[in-house]
Amino acid sequence: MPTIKDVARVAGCSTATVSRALATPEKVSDTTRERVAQAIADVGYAPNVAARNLRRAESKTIVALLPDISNPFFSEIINGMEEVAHLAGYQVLIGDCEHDPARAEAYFELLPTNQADGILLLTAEVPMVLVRQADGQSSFPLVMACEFFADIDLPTVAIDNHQAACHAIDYLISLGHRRIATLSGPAANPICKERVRGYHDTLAAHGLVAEARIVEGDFGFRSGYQQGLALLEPGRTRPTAIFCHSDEMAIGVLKAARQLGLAVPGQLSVVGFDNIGFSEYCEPELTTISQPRNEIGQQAMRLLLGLMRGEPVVRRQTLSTQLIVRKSTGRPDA
Amino acid sequence: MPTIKDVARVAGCSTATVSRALATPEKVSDTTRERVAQAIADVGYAPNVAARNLRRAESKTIVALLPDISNPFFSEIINGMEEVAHLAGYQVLIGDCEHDPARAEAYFELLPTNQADGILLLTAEVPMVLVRQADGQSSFPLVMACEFFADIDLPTVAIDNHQAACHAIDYLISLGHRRIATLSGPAANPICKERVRGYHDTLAAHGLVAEARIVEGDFGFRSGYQQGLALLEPGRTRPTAIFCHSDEMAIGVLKAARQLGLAVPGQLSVVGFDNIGFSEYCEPELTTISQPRNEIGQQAMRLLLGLMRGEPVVRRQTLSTQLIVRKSTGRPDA
DNA sequence: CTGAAAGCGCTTACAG
DNA sequence: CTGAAAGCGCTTACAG
Repeated sequence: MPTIKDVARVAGCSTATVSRALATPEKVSDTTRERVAQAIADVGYAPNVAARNLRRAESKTIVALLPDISNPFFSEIINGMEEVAHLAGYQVLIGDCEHDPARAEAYFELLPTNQADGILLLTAEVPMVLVRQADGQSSFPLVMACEFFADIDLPTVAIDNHQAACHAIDYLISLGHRRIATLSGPAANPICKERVRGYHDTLAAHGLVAEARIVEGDFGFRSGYQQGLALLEPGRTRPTAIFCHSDEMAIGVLKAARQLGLAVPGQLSVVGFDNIGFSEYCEPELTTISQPRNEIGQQAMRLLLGLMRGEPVVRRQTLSTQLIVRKSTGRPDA
Repeated sequence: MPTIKDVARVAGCSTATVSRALATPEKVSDTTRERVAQAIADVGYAPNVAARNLRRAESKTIVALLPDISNPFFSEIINGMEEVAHLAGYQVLIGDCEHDPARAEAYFELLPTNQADGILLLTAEVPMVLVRQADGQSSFPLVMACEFFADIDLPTVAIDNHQAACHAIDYLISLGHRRIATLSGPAANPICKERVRGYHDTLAAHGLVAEARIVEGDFGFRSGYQQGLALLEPGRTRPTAIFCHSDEMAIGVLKAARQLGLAVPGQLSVVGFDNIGFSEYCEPELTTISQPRNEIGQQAMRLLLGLMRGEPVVRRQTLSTQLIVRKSTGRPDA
C-alpha cells in the first residue's frame, strides 16, 4: 500500500503538508492542495487509520452494547445512532451481549486498549463494577439508552416507563377492565420495575389493587406463550386484559389465547410494548406502546459525542411514547 | 494510561521482554513471565491495540455487510460468525447497508485504510466495481454467505436455493395443489432467480407450467401483504398455494388472506422461507424452509479466516435446508 | 532467554 | 504557507 511518503514524493512536498492538505485544507495553498489531491489519486493512497489513531490517541469508534441482537426492537435505534455517528466521523461497533454480562465485559475491554472512545449501553445486564469504574473520575464516556441502573445516575436517554404503563392501564380501565394482569420482563430490570409501578399506581387510583397480578417473562415469544397459558389457565378466574412488557411476549400471549379458544379482544384484551414491525401483522393486530426508536438512537449518540467533546449536555433526556390502539383491545364481554 | 514502558520499568526488564511475555510467553523464562504479569497488574496496563495494529499491519477485525439489520434472519448468522471470529482473536464490525450500495461502499473503505482485514458479504447489493477489485489479484479477502453474484465466482457458503424451492413445490403438489404462485424477493437477486428456477422446473416436471404465476416483493411484511392482496384479488382465478421467498412476506400474505376471508390452509396454503422466530407465532403457524443459520455464519467465518491465512479451503460450501411443515399448508378444499 | 534499536505511518508543535 | 523532526506505543529481526 502507498503511504503518505509516496504522496509527498509525487506531489513534491513534505509529508507534513500532505497531512495538512487532508486534515486542515484551509492551512494549505490552493496550488499545493491540488497537487496533493492529484498525487493521492495517482498513487492510490488511503491513509492508514491505525497510524492516525495511534498518533491522535483516539479510535473514532463507539461501541453500542445490546442485550440481544435478535430483538427487532433495536434495529431502528441502531440506525439512529449510526446516522449521527457517521456524520461526526465515528463508526459504531455493535456488541451483542446475548444477555451475558461476561460478553459485555469483553466489549468494555475495547476502551482501555484504545479500540473505542465511548460506550452506548442499551442493556443493564452488565457487571456493575465496570459501570462504576467507567462512571468514576478517570473514566470513559458512557451513555445509557432505554435502560438504566437504579443506583447509578448515568447520562441517559429513555422514555418515561412509569407514565407509559399508566397510560396503557388507564386505557384498559376506561374500556371497562378490572382484572388486568401484567406480564413483566425480568423482574430485576429497572425499566420493568417502573412499568410495574405505573401499573400498581393506576390500579390503586381506581381502587383495583386487590386485582393486581404479575407474572415474569424474558421479553421473548416463548415466555409470553408460556406465561400466557399460566395466566389464562382454565378453571381459575382469568384476567380480562394483559399488559405485556414487550410485543413478542404479547404475541406469545395471543397464541396462548388462541390455543385456549379465547376470543381476542372479546374475552381477552392484550397490550404490547415497543411497536415492532410484527405487531401490525399478527392476529389480531396488536395494541401497543410505541417508542421513538430512531430518535432515541440519535439523541443517545449526540449525548455521548457531546460528553466526549466536553460540551455542556442535558444528562437526562426523556422522550415521549404513544399508545397505538389496534385490534387486540376492546371492551370486555359482559 | 500506562504503557509497555511502565510495565518494563516496574518488572525490571526491557519492553521487548514485556511484549514477548504477552505474545509468546513460551519464549520467556518462568520467573520473568511472573514478574511481568505482576507488573502489568500493578500498573494496570492494557496494550494499545492501535499501536499493535500499526506495527503488525493488521486490524484483527472483519466487517460483515448485511442488507438490512432489521431482518431477524441475520441475527443467528451473526452469532455464528462471532463465535468463530472471537475464538480466533478477531472482532466483527457489522455494516448495515440498508439496501443502499453507497453505504456498502463506505464499509469497503475500511480495508485499504487498515481498519479491517476482510469482508463477509451477506448481500449482493454492492457496487460491482468494488467486488471485482477485491476479487482481483492485489486484493482483499472476501467471502459471500447466503447470497452470490451471477458472474463472479467468489468463495461462498450458502444453501442450494434451487433444491429448496423444488422441495417446497414438490410438497405442495403432493398435497394436491396445481395453481401454485410464487411471491419472489427482488427479481434481480440471484438467490431469488435460483428459487424461481426451482419453482419452474418442478412445475414443468408435473406438467404445470401453464399455471405458473410470479409476483415480486422485497422480502418485507408490507410487500407480502400488498402482493398477497393482488394475488388473491376476488373475481380472478386464485392460486391455491403461494410459495414465498421470506417468512415476513408469507406472514403478510396471511394477513391479506385473513382480510379477504380466505381460510388458511383450506382455501390457501402458504409456505415461507427462513424459519424466523416469528413463524411459530403467527396464525396459523407457518410452514417454511429452515436454513442452518448459525452454521452458515460459522462456516463463512472459517472460510474467510482460512483464506486470510493462506490455507487451502473449500471455496464453495453448500449447507442443507429443511422443510418445516406446520399449519399453513394442507390439501386444497374440493 | 534477553536487550538495544529500528521502524510501522501518521500528526503536530515549532521554527521559519 | 511549508518543512524538519520528534514521537504516538508497540513488535521483531538481530545479536548476544
